[in-house]
Amino acid sequence: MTRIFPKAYEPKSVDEKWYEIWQVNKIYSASTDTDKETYSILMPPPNVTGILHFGHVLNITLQDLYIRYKRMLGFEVCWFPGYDHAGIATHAKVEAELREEGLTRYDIGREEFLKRVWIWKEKYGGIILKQLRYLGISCDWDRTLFTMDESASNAVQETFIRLFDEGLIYKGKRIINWSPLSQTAMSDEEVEFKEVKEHLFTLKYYFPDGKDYLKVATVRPETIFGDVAVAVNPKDERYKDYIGKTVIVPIVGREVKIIADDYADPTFGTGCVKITPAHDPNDFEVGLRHNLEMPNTFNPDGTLNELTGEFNGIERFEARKRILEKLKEKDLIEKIEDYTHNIGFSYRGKEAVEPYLSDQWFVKMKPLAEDALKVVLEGKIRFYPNHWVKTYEHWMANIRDWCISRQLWWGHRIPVYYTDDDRYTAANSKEEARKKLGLDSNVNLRQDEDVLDTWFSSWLWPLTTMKWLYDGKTETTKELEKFLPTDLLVTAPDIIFFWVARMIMATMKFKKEIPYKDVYFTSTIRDGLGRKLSKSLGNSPDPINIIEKYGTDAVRFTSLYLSPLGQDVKMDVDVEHQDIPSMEIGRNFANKIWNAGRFILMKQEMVNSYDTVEQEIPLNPPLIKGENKPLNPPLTRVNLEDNEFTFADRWIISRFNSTIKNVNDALDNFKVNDYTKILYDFIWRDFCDWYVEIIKVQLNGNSASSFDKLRMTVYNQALIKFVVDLYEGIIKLLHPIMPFITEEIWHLLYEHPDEESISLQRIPEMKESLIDSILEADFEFLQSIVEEIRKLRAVLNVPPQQKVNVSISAHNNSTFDLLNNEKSIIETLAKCGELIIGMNIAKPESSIGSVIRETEVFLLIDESIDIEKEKLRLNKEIDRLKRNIEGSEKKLSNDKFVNNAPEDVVLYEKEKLNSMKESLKKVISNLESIV
RNA sequence: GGGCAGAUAGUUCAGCUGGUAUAGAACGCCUGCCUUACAAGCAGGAGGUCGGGGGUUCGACUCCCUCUCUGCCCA
Repeated sequence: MTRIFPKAYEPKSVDEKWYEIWQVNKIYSASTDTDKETYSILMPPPNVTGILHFGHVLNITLQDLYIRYKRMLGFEVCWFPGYDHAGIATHAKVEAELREEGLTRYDIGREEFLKRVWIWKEKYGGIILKQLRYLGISCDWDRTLFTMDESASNAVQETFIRLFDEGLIYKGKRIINWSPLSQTAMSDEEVEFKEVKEHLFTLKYYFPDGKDYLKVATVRPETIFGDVAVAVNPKDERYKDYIGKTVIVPIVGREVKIIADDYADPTFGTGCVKITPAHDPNDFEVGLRHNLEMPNTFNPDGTLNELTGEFNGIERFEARKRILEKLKEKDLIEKIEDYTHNIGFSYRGKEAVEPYLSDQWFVKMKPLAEDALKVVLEGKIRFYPNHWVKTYEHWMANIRDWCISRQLWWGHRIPVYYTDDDRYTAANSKEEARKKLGLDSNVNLRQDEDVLDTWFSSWLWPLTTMKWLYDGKTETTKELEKFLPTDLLVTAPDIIFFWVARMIMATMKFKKEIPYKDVYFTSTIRDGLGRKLSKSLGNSPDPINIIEKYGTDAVRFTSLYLSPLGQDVKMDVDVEHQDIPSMEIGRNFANKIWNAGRFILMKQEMVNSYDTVEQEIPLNPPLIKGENKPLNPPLTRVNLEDNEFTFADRWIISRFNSTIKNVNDALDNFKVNDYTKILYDFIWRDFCDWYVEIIKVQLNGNSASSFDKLRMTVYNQALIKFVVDLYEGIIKLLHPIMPFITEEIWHLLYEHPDEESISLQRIPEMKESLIDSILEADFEFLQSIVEEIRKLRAVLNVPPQQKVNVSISAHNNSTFDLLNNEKSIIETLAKCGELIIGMNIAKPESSIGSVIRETEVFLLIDESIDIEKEKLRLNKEIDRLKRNIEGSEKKLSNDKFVNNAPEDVVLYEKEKLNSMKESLKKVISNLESIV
């Protein structure tokens, strides 16, 4: 063979070769100067510290699938890549580096620290963007955006100022989620609740007279220094008389009031709850209602502060232990119970979050949420699966303000400037701030120390990727005109609030436009035990290793093949060997496709190397136009004539068009997993198992007697051309999900130059007129005849190679014609010796038979039949038919059925009954003949 | 506590605007084959009272109610 076509598909070199070529030729660059209809996707920006995991594989593959599919449909396609600066995570990385040198960020100062972050970013950041290339993705890399890029930063700053001026951003004292480890605030969405086993302590709060005490239950005795009241429910009869009196906080010795508030739950604990406004969000609300003091008794690092006396400087959990000891010592504990409840942990998966009272910046969300909710409820933005709409609605309807300040250095610094007496405004510069505040140019201002939440830059992603406000001013760009709204967002459901909802708000607010039309929420990938794949669990192999092992296409294909819409994906993982065995599905499939191509090309070369031109052109000139050159290789000159298409050819054409139709439907409805299954089944079962096998018959010219050699050759060449073209159509359909193998094969088929790509070709168009369901049903009947013969062979233990004589008795003319015309197919695929097809053939001596919808198949055998076994087989079939006949008769004798059911259902039932009765007669007579 | 999703073969899932001779597939399992595209393959086979109960209907895996269990989200 002139072309390299190893027996087994070897993905590695193919993957590397083509990604390089695609990149060099920049074939995936999008143009804004185009008249074509556009299609665009925003890549959810991975975190700059991130590395590739299986969530990305699924997510990115999905996006690439749609991008490639739409590109092949003729759209001008743009896929915007990028990554975000991940405030807390990056901070943690650089601070860890500093710690190794024995330094903290405060030792080196803000400026120096930021330099270190950028150095770190250049060195290690964005590894994931390189890893994504392994997946073969066709985004426009030239448009990669980093959230800390100047253009994005300008937009972030301007956005803040606009919202501030509008009064939508404000500063306030609130209980926020505080991360003692990174010493910064976190938004509500960054907190994950987990169930924790702790204890519920009932403490004794003595009345001032020292005689009796109130029993107050708490999980957090370390916060008693912040106690400013004890609350009881106003309806709680037990405590009615105590309201307004005072008790002494244990150890602390402070006298606090007993107040009445609905927050106190009479059924929980003793019904008395201590109120610590600075350390609990609910208590904070109570404090506001009752105008209580709010002493903060913690330091930002999670240790207790000077208000706690001897516990000053002790870490919160250690302090709890010591305080309990002291309480025990003084006999101030009534009882200790086991208690399981949910407490918040930092999203980044580490420490328990501390509710903490502090000054933070907030965005008022209610005004933004209205429009954002409306566009989803009205279906302008559609969610897949749809049930996420409810979750979204619930969140939007109960939305709370967004805490956007972070006590970090890495990020977009809050553009707010303060005077010495704490007047402030948001501005692009000190001068602008002075102007806004009406100050002289010599007045000293200082900028807010804090930075913005990373999501405050990602919520602008639909705009900043398209260069909105890149200079702080420009409202409209070509990108925005062409590509906003984008068409699809593919993301994980766990960031529906963090990101999806906020992007909708921002885009509606600033552009009066939706950011995207469809949102696809991906499945969560879990291991065989149903656990999420995660680094901390150690149950997640590195996708790169899996790709190296099985090939990119196999990993892409399998990931989607196993991912039903809206459900989690379970995969057995073997971390030790860095393996996911189910990837074999994709690898084997790739190999199957490869070998089908290998076979077709082998046949093509064989057929085209026949010497046809030396011969005289016969009288009835065949289908060659008078070229005088050998046909070797690659293409034949001739197409099949209309009358040369066989039954099988027309069947595969019909199946092919049905497949295109199904593929389009599946993708239009985001049933991605159907898309992979449709192609898998069509290629493996219809194309390889049946059609390619039949091709062998057709090329072989079993019926060659009617052709002379030349005509046969010409026919073969035309047929193989038809098959090659069909196969090309198939790999085009497959290209969006398996880009590499299809590119490789496409070049092998037609020897296109490297810079041409299958990904820039048109995907085959469906022709409804070529779909013939009657023909498909007839073909299925033919298949069932072949399968029946194979079954009978198996019953008789006939060795696979051995040919067997077969008689088929068709039950009517059309069936006879069908089977008789396709005799050679039956002969070959069922390995028949002599095959007789007739009507009303009596069961031959020494044969066994089966009835398929009234048509009888007999296998002729030399040896004697195992009578008992055969009786068993036939009786089983008789039972089955009788059972069905009985059911059918019962149905038809029911007047209600006959009167109520649709006519065609009744008619079908009647025909079925008759046919089953005929079949039964035949099987019974077969049985009688052997008894 | 509230909401959402789900329960179909050993496993993972299709099928569910109610009707089509035996509820499909893949993987796994069993049997036989290295049949020159493919053993990463081919042919054949076993395996399911569709979570329990009730209801609607001529007819329910499919619709309704209820219970049990599982997962996720929110408080």
